[in-house]
Amino acid sequence: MTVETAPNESANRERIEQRILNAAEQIFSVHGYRGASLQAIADKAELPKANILYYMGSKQALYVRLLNRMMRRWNAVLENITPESDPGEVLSDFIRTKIVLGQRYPDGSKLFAAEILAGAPFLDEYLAGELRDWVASRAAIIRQWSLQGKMDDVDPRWLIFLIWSATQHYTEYSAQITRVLGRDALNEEDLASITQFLEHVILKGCGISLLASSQASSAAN
Amino acid sequence: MTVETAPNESANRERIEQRILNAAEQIFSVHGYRGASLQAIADKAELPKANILYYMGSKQALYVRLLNRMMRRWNAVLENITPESDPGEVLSDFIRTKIVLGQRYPDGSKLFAAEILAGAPFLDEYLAGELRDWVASRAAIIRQWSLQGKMDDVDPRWLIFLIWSATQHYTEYSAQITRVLGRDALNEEDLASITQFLEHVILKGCGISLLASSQASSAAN
DNA sequence: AACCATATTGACCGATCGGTCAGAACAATC
DNA sequence: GATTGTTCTGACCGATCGGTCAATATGGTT
Repeated sequence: MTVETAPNESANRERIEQRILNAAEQIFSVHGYRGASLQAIADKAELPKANILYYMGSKQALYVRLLNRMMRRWNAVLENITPESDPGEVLSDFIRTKIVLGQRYPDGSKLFAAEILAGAPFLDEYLAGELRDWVASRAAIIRQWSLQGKMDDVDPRWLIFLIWSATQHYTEYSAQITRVLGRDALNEEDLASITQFLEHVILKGCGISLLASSQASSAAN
Repeated sequence: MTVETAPNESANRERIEQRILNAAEQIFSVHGYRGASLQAIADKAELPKANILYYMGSKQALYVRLLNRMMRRWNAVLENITPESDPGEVLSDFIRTKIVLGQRYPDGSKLFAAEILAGAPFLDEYLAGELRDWVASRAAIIRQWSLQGKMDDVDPRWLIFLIWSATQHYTEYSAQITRVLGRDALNEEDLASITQFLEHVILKGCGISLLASSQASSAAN
Protein backbone atom coordinates (compact mmCIF):
# COMPACT_ATOMS: atom_id res chain seq x y z
CA MET A 1 0.00 0.00 0.00
CA THR A 2 2.86 2.32 0.74
CA VAL A 3 3.72 2.01 -2.89
CA GLU A 4 0.29 3.21 -3.90
CA THR A 5 -0.25 5.99 -1.40
CA ALA A 6 2.78 7.93 -2.51
CA PRO A 7 1.54 8.41 -6.08
CA ASN A 8 -1.92 9.12 -4.68
CA GLU A 9 -0.64 11.91 -2.50
CA SER A 10 1.51 13.38 -5.20
CA ALA A 11 -1.42 13.09 -7.60
CA ASN A 12 -3.44 15.22 -5.23
CA ARG A 13 -0.62 17.70 -5.01
CA GLU A 14 -0.40 17.69 -8.78
CA ARG A 15 -4.11 18.47 -9.04
CA ILE A 16 -3.81 21.50 -6.76
CA GLU A 17 -0.69 22.74 -8.50
CA GLN A 18 -2.41 22.59 -11.86
CA ARG A 19 -5.35 24.52 -10.47
CA ILE A 20 -2.99 27.22 -9.25
CA LEU A 21 -1.03 27.28 -12.50
CA ASN A 22 -4.16 27.67 -14.61
CA ALA A 23 -5.53 30.45 -12.41
CA ALA A 24 -2.16 32.22 -12.44
CA GLU A 25 -1.92 31.90 -16.21
CA GLN A 26 -5.19 33.75 -16.59
CA ILE A 27 -4.22 36.57 -14.24
CA PHE A 28 -0.67 37.01 -15.54
CA SER A 29 -1.84 36.94 -19.16
CA VAL A 30 -4.14 39.90 -18.56
CA HIS A 31 -2.03 42.08 -16.26
CA GLY A 32 1.55 40.97 -16.87
CA TYR A 33 4.04 40.04 -14.18
CA ARG A 34 4.02 43.24 -12.15
CA GLY A 35 0.35 43.98 -12.64
CA ALA A 36 -0.81 40.60 -11.39
CA SER A 37 -1.38 40.07 -7.67
CA LEU A 38 -1.17 36.85 -5.72
CA GLN A 39 -4.48 37.72 -4.10
CA ALA A 40 -6.19 37.81 -7.49
CA ILE A 41 -4.62 34.46 -8.39
CA ALA A 42 -5.72 32.99 -5.07
CA ASP A 43 -9.28 34.22 -5.60
CA LYS A 44 -9.37 32.72 -9.09
CA ALA A 45 -8.04 29.40 -7.78
CA GLU A 46 -10.40 29.58 -4.77
CA LEU A 47 -7.58 29.05 -2.32
CA PRO A 48 -6.11 31.17 0.49
CA LYS A 49 -3.24 33.36 -0.62
CA ALA A 50 -0.81 31.66 1.78
CA ASN A 51 -1.60 28.38 0.06
CA ILE A 52 -0.36 29.71 -3.27
CA LEU A 53 2.97 30.57 -1.72
CA TYR A 54 3.15 27.23 0.07
CA TYR A 55 2.96 25.41 -3.26
CA MET A 56 4.84 27.80 -5.49
CA GLY A 57 7.38 29.41 -3.19
CA SER A 58 7.19 32.92 -4.63
CA LYS A 59 5.48 35.02 -7.26
CA GLN A 60 8.57 34.87 -9.44
CA ALA A 61 8.92 31.07 -9.17
CA LEU A 62 5.28 30.66 -10.14
CA TYR A 63 5.72 32.97 -13.11
CA VAL A 64 8.86 31.25 -14.36
CA ARG A 65 7.15 27.89 -14.08
CA LEU A 66 4.35 29.17 -16.29
CA LEU A 67 6.82 30.40 -18.89
CA ASN A 68 8.53 27.02 -18.95
CA ARG A 69 5.24 25.19 -19.26
CA MET A 70 4.31 27.34 -22.23
CA MET A 71 7.66 26.88 -23.94
CA ARG A 72 7.36 23.10 -23.61
CA ARG A 73 4.05 23.21 -25.50
CA TRP A 74 5.80 24.64 -28.56
CA ASN A 75 8.40 21.91 -28.80
CA ALA A 76 6.57 19.91 -31.47
CA VAL A 77 6.50 22.75 -34.01
CA LEU A 78 8.59 22.29 -37.17
CA GLU A 79 10.29 19.29 -35.60
CA ASN A 80 10.97 17.10 -38.64
CA ILE A 81 12.04 19.41 -41.41
CA THR A 82 14.79 18.49 -43.87
CA PRO A 83 16.27 19.94 -47.06
CA GLU A 84 14.33 17.25 -48.90
CA SER A 85 10.97 18.22 -47.42
CA ASP A 86 8.28 19.83 -49.52
CA PRO A 87 8.17 23.54 -48.56
CA GLY A 88 4.45 23.78 -49.21
CA GLU A 89 3.64 20.92 -46.89
CA VAL A 90 6.01 22.06 -44.17
CA LEU A 91 4.94 25.70 -44.16
CA SER A 92 1.26 24.81 -44.36
CA ASP A 93 1.72 22.55 -41.38
CA PHE A 94 3.66 25.28 -39.59
CA ILE A 95 0.86 27.79 -40.09
CA ARG A 96 -1.90 25.38 -39.10
CA THR A 97 -0.05 24.17 -36.02
CA LYS A 98 0.64 27.69 -34.77
CA ILE A 99 -3.00 28.68 -35.23
CA VAL A 100 -4.17 25.62 -33.34
CA LEU A 101 -1.68 26.13 -30.51
CA GLY A 102 -2.80 29.72 -30.09
CA GLN A 103 -6.41 28.59 -29.85
CA ARG A 104 -5.58 25.78 -27.46
CA TYR A 105 -3.50 27.89 -25.09
CA PRO A 106 -4.75 31.46 -25.35
CA ASP A 107 -3.74 32.44 -21.82
CA GLY A 108 -0.27 30.98 -22.12
CA SER A 109 0.24 32.68 -25.45
CA LYS A 110 -0.79 36.04 -24.04
CA LEU A 111 1.38 35.49 -21.01
CA PHE A 112 4.34 34.93 -23.31
CA ALA A 113 3.47 38.01 -25.35
CA ALA A 114 3.29 40.16 -22.22
CA GLU A 115 6.70 38.89 -21.14
CA ILE A 116 8.22 39.84 -24.50
CA LEU A 117 6.52 43.25 -24.40
CA ALA A 118 8.06 43.85 -20.98
CA GLY A 119 11.51 43.27 -22.52
CA ALA A 120 11.69 39.53 -21.80
CA PRO A 121 13.57 39.88 -18.48
CA PHE A 122 12.99 36.21 -17.63
CA LEU A 123 13.59 34.81 -21.12
CA ASP A 124 17.08 35.99 -21.98
CA GLU A 125 18.60 32.54 -21.89
CA TYR A 126 15.82 30.87 -23.83
CA LEU A 127 15.60 33.48 -26.59
CA ALA A 128 19.34 33.90 -27.09
CA GLY A 129 20.00 30.17 -26.70
CA GLU A 130 17.43 27.54 -27.56
CA LEU A 131 15.21 29.70 -29.72
CA ARG A 132 18.10 31.30 -31.62
CA ASP A 133 19.45 27.86 -32.49
CA TRP A 134 15.97 26.72 -33.48
CA VAL A 135 15.57 29.64 -35.88
CA ALA A 136 19.08 29.29 -37.28
CA SER A 137 18.70 25.60 -38.07
CA ARG A 138 15.28 26.05 -39.72
CA ALA A 139 16.52 29.08 -41.62
CA ALA A 140 19.42 27.08 -43.00
CA ILE A 141 17.07 24.45 -44.38
CA ILE A 142 14.72 27.02 -45.89
CA ARG A 143 17.75 28.65 -47.49
CA GLN A 144 18.51 25.34 -49.17
CA TRP A 145 14.99 25.14 -50.51
CA SER A 146 15.56 28.48 -52.20
CA LEU A 147 18.85 27.29 -53.68
CA GLN A 148 17.10 24.19 -55.00
CA GLY A 149 14.59 26.43 -56.74
CA LYS A 150 11.71 25.13 -54.65
CA MET A 151 10.78 28.66 -53.64
CA ASP A 152 11.73 32.32 -54.01
CA ASP A 153 14.95 33.62 -52.53
CA VAL A 154 13.49 35.25 -49.44
CA ASP A 155 15.18 35.77 -46.09
CA PRO A 156 14.08 32.75 -44.03
CA ARG A 157 14.26 34.68 -40.78
CA TRP A 158 11.71 37.22 -41.97
CA LEU A 159 9.55 34.37 -43.21
CA ILE A 160 9.60 32.68 -39.81
CA PHE A 161 8.80 35.98 -38.08
CA LEU A 162 5.96 36.55 -40.54
CA ILE A 163 4.34 33.23 -39.75
CA TRP A 164 4.82 33.76 -36.03
CA SER A 165 3.26 37.21 -36.08
CA ALA A 166 0.39 36.43 -38.44
CA THR A 167 -0.73 33.39 -36.45
CA GLN A 168 -0.16 34.73 -32.96
CA HIS A 169 -2.10 37.84 -33.83
CA TYR A 170 -5.40 36.02 -33.66
CA THR A 171 -4.72 34.95 -30.10
CA GLU A 172 -3.02 37.98 -28.64
CA TYR A 173 -5.19 40.56 -30.39
CA SER A 174 -8.43 38.64 -29.97
CA ALA A 175 -9.90 41.55 -28.00
CA GLN A 176 -9.34 43.88 -30.95
CA ILE A 177 -10.40 41.40 -33.61
CA THR A 178 -13.67 40.41 -31.99
CA ARG A 179 -14.66 44.04 -31.49
CA VAL A 180 -13.72 45.05 -35.03
CA LEU A 181 -15.65 42.10 -36.42
CA GLY A 182 -18.53 42.69 -34.02
CA ARG A 183 -18.40 39.15 -32.68
CA ASP A 184 -18.07 37.49 -29.30
CA ALA A 185 -15.35 35.15 -30.50
CA LEU A 186 -13.88 33.60 -33.62
CA ASN A 187 -15.68 30.40 -34.61
CA GLU A 188 -14.38 27.33 -36.42
CA GLU A 189 -15.44 28.74 -39.75
CA ASP A 190 -13.48 31.94 -39.22
CA LEU A 191 -10.38 30.02 -38.19
CA ALA A 192 -10.57 27.74 -41.22
CA SER A 193 -10.96 30.78 -43.46
CA ILE A 194 -8.04 32.56 -41.80
CA THR A 195 -5.80 29.50 -42.01
CA GLN A 196 -6.59 29.04 -45.68
CA PHE A 197 -5.95 32.73 -46.35
CA LEU A 198 -2.56 32.64 -44.64
CA GLU A 199 -1.55 29.47 -46.48
CA HIS A 200 -2.59 31.00 -49.79
CA VAL A 201 -0.82 34.32 -49.34
CA ILE A 202 2.35 33.13 -47.69
CA LEU A 203 2.97 30.10 -49.91
CA LYS A 204 2.12 31.92 -53.11
CA GLY A 205 4.06 34.94 -51.89
CA CYS A 206 7.14 32.77 -51.48
CA GLY A 207 6.72 31.32 -54.94
CA ILE A 208 5.78 27.88 -53.68
CA SER A 209 3.67 26.04 -56.22
CA LEU A 210 0.89 24.02 -54.65
CA LEU A 211 1.65 20.56 -55.93
CA ALA A 212 -0.41 17.49 -55.21
CA SER A 213 0.06 18.38 -51.56
CA SER A 214 -2.20 20.02 -49.07
CA GLN A 215 -4.58 22.97 -49.48
CA ALA A 216 -8.11 22.93 -48.09
CA SER A 217 -8.58 19.19 -47.78
CA SER A 218 -5.99 16.38 -47.76
CA ALA A 219 -2.53 16.40 -46.11
CA ALA A 220 -1.89 14.03 -43.24
CA ASN A 221 0.45 15.33 -40.54
CA MET B 1 3.45 92.08 -23.40
CA THR B 2 0.38 90.69 -21.69
CA VAL B 3 -0.56 89.16 -25.00
CA GLU B 4 2.75 87.33 -25.22
CA THR B 5 3.04 86.07 -21.67
CA ALA B 6 -0.11 83.98 -21.83
CA PRO B 7 1.12 81.73 -24.67
CA ASN B 8 4.51 81.60 -22.96
CA GLU B 9 3.03 80.23 -19.80
CA SER B 10 0.89 77.68 -21.53
CA ALA B 11 3.91 76.71 -23.63
CA ASN B 12 5.76 75.95 -20.42
CA ARG B 13 2.86 73.86 -19.20
CA GLU B 14 2.83 72.07 -22.53
CA ARG B 15 6.53 71.28 -22.18
CA ILE B 16 6.06 69.71 -18.77
CA GLU B 17 3.02 67.76 -19.83
CA GLN B 18 4.90 66.30 -22.79
CA ARG B 19 7.73 65.29 -20.47
CA ILE B 20 5.26 63.49 -18.23
CA LEU B 21 3.47 61.86 -21.17
CA ASN B 22 6.71 60.53 -22.65
CA ALA B 23 7.90 59.18 -19.33
CA ALA B 24 4.52 57.56 -18.69
CA GLU B 25 4.49 56.04 -22.16
CA GLN B 26 7.75 54.27 -21.42
CA ILE B 27 6.60 52.90 -18.07
CA PHE B 28 3.12 51.85 -19.20
CA SER B 29 4.50 50.20 -22.34
CA VAL B 30 6.71 47.92 -20.27
CA HIS B 31 4.44 47.07 -17.33
CA GLY B 32 0.91 47.71 -18.59
CA TYR B 33 -1.70 49.78 -16.83
CA ARG B 34 -1.85 47.94 -13.52
CA GLY B 35 1.83 47.10 -13.38
CA ALA B 36 2.97 50.68 -13.84
CA SER B 37 3.34 52.94 -10.80
CA LEU B 38 3.08 56.71 -10.63
CA GLN B 39 6.28 56.74 -8.61
CA ALA B 40 8.17 55.06 -11.45
CA ILE B 41 6.71 57.54 -13.93
CA ALA B 42 7.65 60.44 -11.66
CA ASP B 43 11.21 59.14 -11.34
CA LYS B 44 11.52 58.78 -15.11
CA ALA B 45 10.19 62.31 -15.63
CA GLU B 46 12.37 63.61 -12.78
CA LEU B 47 9.43 65.23 -11.04
CA PRO B 48 7.78 64.68 -7.66
CA LYS B 49 4.93 62.22 -7.73
CA ALA B 50 2.42 64.83 -6.60
CA ASN B 51 3.37 66.89 -9.63
CA ILE B 52 2.27 64.13 -11.97
CA LEU B 53 -1.15 64.09 -10.36
CA TYR B 54 -1.32 67.88 -10.40
CA TYR B 55 -0.95 67.91 -14.19
CA MET B 56 -2.76 64.70 -15.10
CA GLY B 57 -5.45 64.35 -12.46
CA SER B 58 -5.26 60.59 -12.02
CA LYS B 59 -3.44 57.50 -13.23
CA GLN B 60 -6.40 56.55 -15.39
CA ALA B 61 -6.72 60.00 -16.99
CA LEU B 62 -3.01 59.94 -17.83
CA TYR B 63 -3.33 56.49 -19.35
CA VAL B 64 -6.37 57.36 -21.44
CA ARG B 65 -4.62 60.47 -22.71
CA LEU B 66 -1.73 58.33 -23.89
CA LEU B 67 -4.07 55.97 -25.71
CA ASN B 68 -5.72 58.88 -27.47
CA ARG B 69 -2.38 60.40 -28.42
CA MET B 70 -1.31 57.10 -29.96
CA MET B 71 -4.55 56.64 -31.87
CA ARG B 72 -4.21 60.11 -33.36
CA ARG B 73 -0.80 59.16 -34.77
CA TRP B 74 -2.39 56.43 -36.86
CA ASN B 75 -4.92 58.66 -38.53
CA ALA B 76 -2.91 59.20 -41.71
CA VAL B 77 -2.72 55.49 -42.60
CA LEU B 78 -4.63 54.36 -45.69
CA GLU B 79 -6.34 57.74 -45.87
CA ASN B 80 -6.80 58.20 -49.61
CA ILE B 81 -7.77 54.85 -51.00
CA THR B 82 -10.34 54.45 -53.75
CA PRO B 83 -11.67 51.64 -55.95
CA GLU B 84 -9.57 53.16 -58.74
CA SER B 85 -6.32 53.06 -56.79
CA ASP B 86 -3.52 50.69 -57.71
CA PRO B 87 -3.54 47.89 -55.10
CA GLY B 88 0.21 47.41 -55.34
CA GLU B 89 0.94 51.02 -54.61
CA VAL B 90 -1.60 51.30 -51.83
CA LEU B 91 -0.62 48.12 -50.03
CA SER B 92 3.09 48.85 -50.41
CA ASP B 93 2.49 52.24 -48.89
CA PHE B 94 0.40 50.67 -46.14
CA ILE B 95 3.19 48.27 -45.21
CA ARG B 96 5.90 50.90 -45.33
CA THR B 97 3.91 53.40 -43.31
CA LYS B 98 3.09 50.88 -40.58
CA ILE B 99 6.74 49.84 -40.30
CA VAL B 100 7.84 53.46 -40.02
CA LEU B 101 5.18 54.32 -37.45
CA GLY B 102 6.22 51.37 -35.31
CA GLN B 103 9.82 52.51 -35.41
CA ARG B 104 8.89 56.13 -34.71
CA TYR B 105 6.64 55.36 -31.75
CA PRO B 106 7.85 52.12 -30.21
CA ASP B 107 6.62 52.92 -26.71
CA GLY B 108 3.20 54.03 -27.86
CA SER B 109 2.85 50.92 -30.00
CA LYS B 110 3.76 48.66 -27.11
CA LEU B 111 1.41 50.55 -24.82
CA PHE B 112 -1.40 49.91 -27.27
CA ALA B 113 -0.47 46.24 -27.55
CA ALA B 114 -0.50 45.85 -23.78
CA GLU B 115 -3.94 47.43 -23.63
CA ILE B 116 -5.27 44.96 -26.21
CA LEU B 117 -3.63 42.05 -24.39
CA ALA B 118 -5.40 43.12 -21.21
CA GLY B 119 -8.71 42.85 -23.03
CA ALA B 120 -8.89 46.48 -24.20
CA PRO B 121 -10.97 47.73 -21.23
CA PHE B 122 -10.38 51.37 -22.19
CA LEU B 123 -10.74 50.92 -25.96
CA ASP B 124 -14.21 49.43 -26.34
CA GLU B 125 -15.69 52.47 -28.02
CA TYR B 126 -12.76 53.06 -30.35
CA LEU B 127 -12.42 49.46 -31.50
CA ALA B 128 -16.13 48.79 -31.96
CA GLY B 129 -16.74 52.24 -33.44
CA GLU B 130 -14.09 54.21 -35.29
CA LEU B 131 -11.80 51.30 -36.04
CA ARG B 132 -14.57 48.94 -37.10
CA ASP B 133 -15.82 51.54 -39.59
CA TRP B 134 -12.27 52.13 -40.79
CA VAL B 135 -11.78 48.42 -41.48
CA ALA B 136 -15.19 48.00 -43.08
CA SER B 137 -14.70 50.88 -45.50
CA ARG B 138 -11.21 49.76 -46.54
CA ALA B 139 -12.37 46.16 -46.85
CA ALA B 140 -15.16 47.23 -49.18
CA ILE B 141 -12.69 48.92 -51.50
CA ILE B 142 -10.29 45.99 -51.47
CA ARG B 143 -13.23 43.74 -52.27
CA GLN B 144 -13.86 45.86 -55.36
CA TRP B 145 -10.26 45.45 -56.44
CA SER B 146 -10.78 41.70 -56.37
CA LEU B 147 -13.97 41.99 -58.43
CA GLN B 148 -12.10 44.11 -60.95
CA GLY B 149 -9.50 41.35 -61.27
CA LYS B 150 -6.74 43.53 -59.90
CA MET B 151 -5.93 40.93 -57.27
CA ASP B 152 -6.91 37.51 -55.91
CA ASP B 153 -10.23 37.02 -54.19
CA VAL B 154 -8.97 37.07 -50.60
CA ASP B 155 -10.87 38.17 -47.52
CA PRO B 156 -9.88 41.83 -47.09
CA ARG B 157 -10.26 41.69 -43.33
CA TRP B 158 -7.68 38.92 -43.00
CA LEU B 159 -5.42 40.88 -45.33
CA ILE B 160 -5.63 43.97 -43.14
CA PHE B 161 -4.99 41.91 -40.02
CA LEU B 162 -2.02 40.27 -41.73
CA ILE B 163 -0.39 43.59 -42.52
CA TRP B 164 -1.09 44.89 -39.04
CA SER B 165 0.40 41.85 -37.35
CA ALA B 166 3.41 41.47 -39.62
CA THR B 167 4.48 45.09 -39.25
CA GLN B 168 3.68 45.57 -35.59
CA HIS B 169 5.61 42.44 -34.76
CA TYR B 170 8.93 44.18 -35.29
CA THR B 171 8.06 46.80 -32.71
CA GLU B 172 6.23 44.79 -30.08
CA TYR B 173 8.46 41.72 -30.27
CA SER B 174 11.69 43.66 -30.62
CA ALA B 175 12.99 42.06 -27.42
CA GLN B 176 12.58 38.60 -28.93
CA ILE B 177 13.82 39.55 -32.37
CA THR B 178 17.01 41.23 -31.25
CA ARG B 179 17.93 38.28 -29.01
CA VAL B 180 17.16 35.71 -31.70
CA LEU B 181 19.23 37.66 -34.21
CA GLY B 182 21.97 38.33 -31.64
CA ARG B 183 21.80 42.07 -32.16
CA ASP B 184 21.29 45.13 -30.02
CA ALA B 185 18.67 46.57 -32.34
CA LEU B 186 17.42 46.44 -35.90
CA ASN B 187 19.33 48.80 -38.18
CA GLU B 188 18.20 50.63 -41.31
CA GLU B 189 19.43 47.83 -43.52
CA ASP B 190 17.37 45.24 -41.63
CA LEU B 191 14.27 47.39 -41.83
CA ALA B 192 14.67 47.94 -45.56
CA SER B 193 15.13 44.21 -46.05
CA ILE B 194 12.09 43.40 -43.92
CA THR B 195 9.93 45.95 -45.70
CA GLN B 196 10.93 44.61 -49.08
CA PHE B 197 10.27 41.05 -47.96
CA LEU B 198 6.79 41.90 -46.71
CA GLU B 199 5.94 43.79 -49.89
CA HIS B 200 7.16 40.89 -51.99
CA VAL B 201 5.32 38.14 -50.12
CA ILE B 202 2.06 39.94 -49.43
CA LEU B 203 1.62 41.54 -52.84
CA LYS B 204 2.64 38.45 -54.74
CA GLY B 205 0.59 36.34 -52.35
CA CYS B 206 -2.48 38.40 -53.20
CA GLY B 207 -1.84 38.04 -56.91
CA ILE B 208 -0.94 41.68 -57.38
CA SER B 209 1.33 42.17 -60.36
CA LEU B 210 4.02 44.76 -59.79
CA LEU B 211 3.48 47.22 -62.60
CA ALA B 212 5.58 50.30 -63.25
CA SER B 213 5.44 50.92 -59.52
CA SER B 214 8.16 50.48 -56.95
CA GLN B 215 10.00 47.30 -55.93
CA ALA B 216 13.72 46.65 -56.28
CA SER B 217 14.08 43.56 -58.39
CA SER B 218 11.94 41.43 -60.69
CA ALA B 219 9.54 38.78 -59.38
CA ALA B 220 7.55 37.12 -62.10
CA ASN B 221 3.96 36.03 -61.54
C1' DA C 1 -2.55 6.16 21.50
C1' DA C 2 1.60 8.27 20.29
C1' DC C 3 4.20 10.08 16.62
C1' DC C 4 5.60 12.55 12.60
C1' DA C 5 5.59 14.61 8.09
C1' DT C 6 2.87 17.20 5.27
C1' DA C 7 -0.98 20.48 4.40
C1' DT C 8 -3.56 24.51 5.59
C1' DT C 9 -4.47 29.20 6.85
C1' DG C 10 -5.42 33.55 9.72
C1' DA C 11 -2.77 37.07 11.34
C1' DC C 12 0.72 39.87 10.67
C1' DC C 13 5.02 42.53 8.54
C1' DG C 14 7.35 46.41 6.13
C1' DA C 15 6.97 48.40 1.58
C1' DT C 16 4.51 50.43 -1.88
C1' DC C 17 0.18 51.59 -4.12
C1' DG C 18 -3.00 55.78 -5.95
C1' DG C 19 -4.58 59.83 -4.21
C1' DT C 20 -5.34 64.12 -0.96
C1' DC C 21 -4.15 68.32 1.07
C1' DA C 22 -2.20 72.22 3.38
C1' DG C 23 0.97 75.34 2.75
C1' DA C 24 5.31 77.14 0.60
C1' DA C 25 7.09 79.23 -3.64
C1' DC C 26 6.42 81.87 -7.60
C1' DA C 27 4.86 85.33 -10.92
C1' DA C 28 1.98 88.99 -12.68
C1' DT C 29 -1.15 93.09 -11.55
C1' DC C 30 -2.28 96.93 -9.13
C1' DG D 1 4.50 96.07 -1.24
C1' DA D 2 0.08 94.10 -0.95
C1' DT D 3 -3.01 91.09 -3.60
C1' DT D 4 -4.21 87.32 -6.31
C1' DG D 5 -3.96 83.10 -8.95
C1' DT D 6 -1.11 79.43 -10.41
C1' DT D 7 2.55 76.07 -9.62
C1' DC D 8 4.84 73.03 -6.75
C1' DT D 9 5.73 69.43 -3.20
C1' DG D 10 6.50 67.08 1.49
C1' DA D 11 3.72 64.73 4.47
C1' DC D 12 0.22 61.91 5.07
C1' DC D 13 -4.00 58.50 4.25
C1' DG D 14 -6.23 53.88 3.83
C1' DA D 15 -5.63 49.97 0.83
C1' DT D 16 -3.01 46.56 -1.10
C1' DC D 17 1.42 44.50 -2.29
C1' DG D 18 4.63 39.99 -1.72
C1' DG D 19 6.03 37.30 1.79
C1' DT D 20 6.59 35.10 6.76
C1' DC D 21 5.20 32.46 10.53
C1' DA D 22 3.09 30.15 14.26
C1' DA D 23 -0.72 27.41 15.16
C1' DT D 24 -3.69 23.99 13.76
C1' DA D 25 -5.47 20.21 11.06
C1' DT D 26 -4.77 15.92 8.56
C1' DG D 27 -3.42 11.25 7.54
C1' DG D 28 -0.41 7.37 7.49
C1' DT D 29 2.90 4.45 10.38
C1' DT D 30 4.11 2.30 14.46
